[in-house]
Amino acid sequence: MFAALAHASRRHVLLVLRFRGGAMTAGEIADRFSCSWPTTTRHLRVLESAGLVQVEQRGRERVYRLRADRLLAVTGGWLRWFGARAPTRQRRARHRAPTVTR
Amino acid sequence: MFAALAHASRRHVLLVLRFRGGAMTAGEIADRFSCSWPTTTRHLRVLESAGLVQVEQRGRERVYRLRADRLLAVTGGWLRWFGARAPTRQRRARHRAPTVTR
DNA sequence: ACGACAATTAGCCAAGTCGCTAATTACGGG
DNA sequence: CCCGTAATTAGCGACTTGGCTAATTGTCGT
Repeated sequence: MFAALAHASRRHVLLVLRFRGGAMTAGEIADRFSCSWPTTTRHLRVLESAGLVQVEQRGRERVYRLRADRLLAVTGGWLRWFGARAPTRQRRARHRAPTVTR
Repeated sequence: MFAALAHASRRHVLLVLRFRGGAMTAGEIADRFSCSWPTTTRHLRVLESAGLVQVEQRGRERVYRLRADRLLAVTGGWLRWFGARAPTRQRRARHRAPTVTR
């Protein structure tokens, strides 16, 4: 999941999704990026297998939907070990072992 | 910076630093990891050039210090674009372009 | 059925990552 | 000064990543 965020293009995809209502087709996404369509497809797959986006087949298009909940839960949850005050509402239980994140 | 967080060992180093008061020598850190000392050194350098740790020469030891402020500011700042409610107290300005993070 | 469009898969290549061992630098103590 | 300890640098190999083009799959409209 952190690995999926390592590449700037993938973070950018997430931002674009975020500010376009959370759902776009692969084509709409690919149009906004300078790299080739196959390359974008691959980035989307990385995001998908990290659980950061969800895909839904819709006719001959594929709609990618942002999973902001997962993004915030996992990264925010890890970040909270470093004294962050609550990115997501929920409070952290004190002194439990940090969640291992892949 | 996100790239530096991509590797589990590096995230682990940050956690170890966090729960050991924020500062340790390279040796103390290396002892806690199964990989070889040179490998750990390299991870530390990645963390350093990402601004996540600070090094201070101290006699013949090198003390690595966690920069939790940077970690939280950058990642937390980026995360806040994804609808985190009640983030780190401060309100985000509406509709400014997201900060580009490398 | 066929052509056009949406998107992915296949396959290639350059460059980067991450692990290791061996060699090197640098400091401190006797 | 010399030895031992602390740590890094050098350099190698296996593997992954991120880009591309070409080929393929699948669906819609006519």
